[in-house]
Amino acid sequence: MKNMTTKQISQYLEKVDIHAFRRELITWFESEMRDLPWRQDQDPYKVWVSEIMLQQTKVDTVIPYFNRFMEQFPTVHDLAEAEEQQVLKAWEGLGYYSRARNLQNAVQEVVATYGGKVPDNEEQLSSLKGIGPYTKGAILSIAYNQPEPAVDGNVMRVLSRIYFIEEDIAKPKARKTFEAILRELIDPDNPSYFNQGLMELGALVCTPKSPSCLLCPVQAHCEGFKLGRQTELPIKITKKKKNVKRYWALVIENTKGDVLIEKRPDSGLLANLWQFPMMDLSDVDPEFAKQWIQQAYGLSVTVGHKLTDINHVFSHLTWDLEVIRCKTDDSLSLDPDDVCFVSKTHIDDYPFPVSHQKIRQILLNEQS
DNA sequence: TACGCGTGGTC
DNA sequence: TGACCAAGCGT
Repeated sequence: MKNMTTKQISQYLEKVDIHAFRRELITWFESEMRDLPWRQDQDPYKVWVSEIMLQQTKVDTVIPYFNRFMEQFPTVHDLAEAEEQQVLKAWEGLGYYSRARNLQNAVQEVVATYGGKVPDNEEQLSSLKGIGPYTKGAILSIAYNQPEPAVDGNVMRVLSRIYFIEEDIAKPKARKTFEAILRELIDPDNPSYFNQGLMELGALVCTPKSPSCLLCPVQAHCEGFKLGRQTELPIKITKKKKNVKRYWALVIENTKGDVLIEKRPDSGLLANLWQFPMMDLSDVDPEFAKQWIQQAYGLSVTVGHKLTDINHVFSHLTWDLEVIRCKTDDSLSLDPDDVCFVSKTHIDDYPFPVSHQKIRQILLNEQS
């Protein structure tokens, strides 16, 4: 209920030799840092794109996406001018797709308002879609070498162990505590390597389970290790079990062998991605599927057999899909920007969520 | 503040 | 195998 006081911050800070900590962390980072594509230079655009992709996403997953993205959109101008569908296609499979749409929106803002130069100050960066406190600090410190904190999950884990901080890091206000500490602890001579070093340490050594304390360059400064209680930290209270939603996913094939796909709504889950029609089984009894399809798409169909079951787990819910094959002799009279029949040779041009990629793959396998 | 928002790897 | 986890942000 009350904020961390200056005095409490001071009590944490007294626990470590700040100058030794900085030196040992940065020396370790210089010798151990991974050779990653976004570390080739300090291009603020590359730093920005990499930080967005890395949100809640592992380095190994990001690398191929980052490389393809930079080939396709080498500068802010290329990304600003691209079709949104093209950007989503480049993001396909990476998840959290609003990151891609917000990134493009922000890049367009940078081109329109700042002449294509990525801002180097808090106010302007913060106003851009998709740039929150962490990403702002990461860009300022890594691209512009400014002494700004960049508090992510790694940093909270590492510092909670170093200082034995028992705050619940799941709570938004915990970030403030770590930022306050970092404003004192960050190395003003090399904020870039300091911040990256802290994150790299969290990724390689000070890992969530079984951290490699014996290899840790700052073990001597770690309260958690001294107490033998490093694995108790950080404290992170989660809960909330997932809902399960059941659907029929419809593979509706016309006489040409093309299949019906539709664009999802422009907000919410998987916004603006494409999918096979989804019939919500909590709304529609399978017995009335034919009528529902007629109503929704204006198509008269024969309902065929089940192709497969797909169980897809999201961060916050689960989909149970029954994939049902249908046939129709009708053609479509709806807006082709939202729903269309597509040939199996062109279906791959559309961005699909992973759950529906599985259906797409089944159809493509049938082809060959 | 709490929750919605993806995916793949790990144990 | 299901729960947990990973370089967060928008609302």
